[in-house]
Amino acid sequence: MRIATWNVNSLKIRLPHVLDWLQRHPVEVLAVQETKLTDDKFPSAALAEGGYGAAFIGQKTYNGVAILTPLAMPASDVTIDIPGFADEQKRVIAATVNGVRVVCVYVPNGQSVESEKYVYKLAWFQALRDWLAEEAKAHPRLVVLGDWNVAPEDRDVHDPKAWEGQVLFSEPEKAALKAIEAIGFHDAFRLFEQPPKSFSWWDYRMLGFRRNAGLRIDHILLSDALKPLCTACVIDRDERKKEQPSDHAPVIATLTLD
DNA sequence: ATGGCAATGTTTCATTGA
Repeated sequence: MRIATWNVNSLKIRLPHVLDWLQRHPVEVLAVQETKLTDDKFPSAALAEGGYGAAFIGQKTYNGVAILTPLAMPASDVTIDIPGFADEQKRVIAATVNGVRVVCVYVPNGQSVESEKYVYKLAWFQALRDWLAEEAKAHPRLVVLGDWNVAPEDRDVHDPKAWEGQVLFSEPEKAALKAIEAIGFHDAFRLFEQPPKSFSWWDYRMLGFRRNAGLRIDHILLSDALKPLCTACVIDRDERKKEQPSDHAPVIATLTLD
């Protein structure tokens, strides 16, 4: 079973990329962030023509998440949002696929460490942690994946000195991600040897991709039970080379289920 | 220290992202 995450930065603009990518990477789960679409505009028919069904929740302009699965492997028990956490912003969708509980997250960006949005980000993280602690008990086979908007370690940042204390790399954000891992989750990417300077996002500006001036902020977290079943995890940086790309690249984990 | 790039919405620029 292959499980992927991709912040597409507008599913309207990126729909051709997504359809093309799914043809070349026929994963069983694609968790999508930043669809930026209200539900009435979600391209269900086009995805179905490409062989994929979707569970989704969106809003105008910002946020919006979806879980895509092959039509033959439909998502069940779909839930949205973090239970008990009042939030207008559509950032979480969960579903069961092939016996695996999948939680797709679009963690708030935070804007800057001085911002109100940073306060919201940390509160959001706390609510996510509390909820996932319960979910992990209910669903041993649990994967939480998406755009986490946090680079966990120095090696996940092209210039850790320059990014020190900045949003996406501040200590409270790293601690918030660690607190979730402490429930019993494992960064699939770091289960394997990886090329140095592996990133999943590059700024559109300043030739970010060409200079490989990026961050690794898109993560696939596997529960204790799924960790030993994971055989690979890669970032598809080729996708970022294409015409009119998302600023994020897909991340793909392979699991060997019984 | 600053700006640069992309997407969206109602535009002819403001906001947000990361």
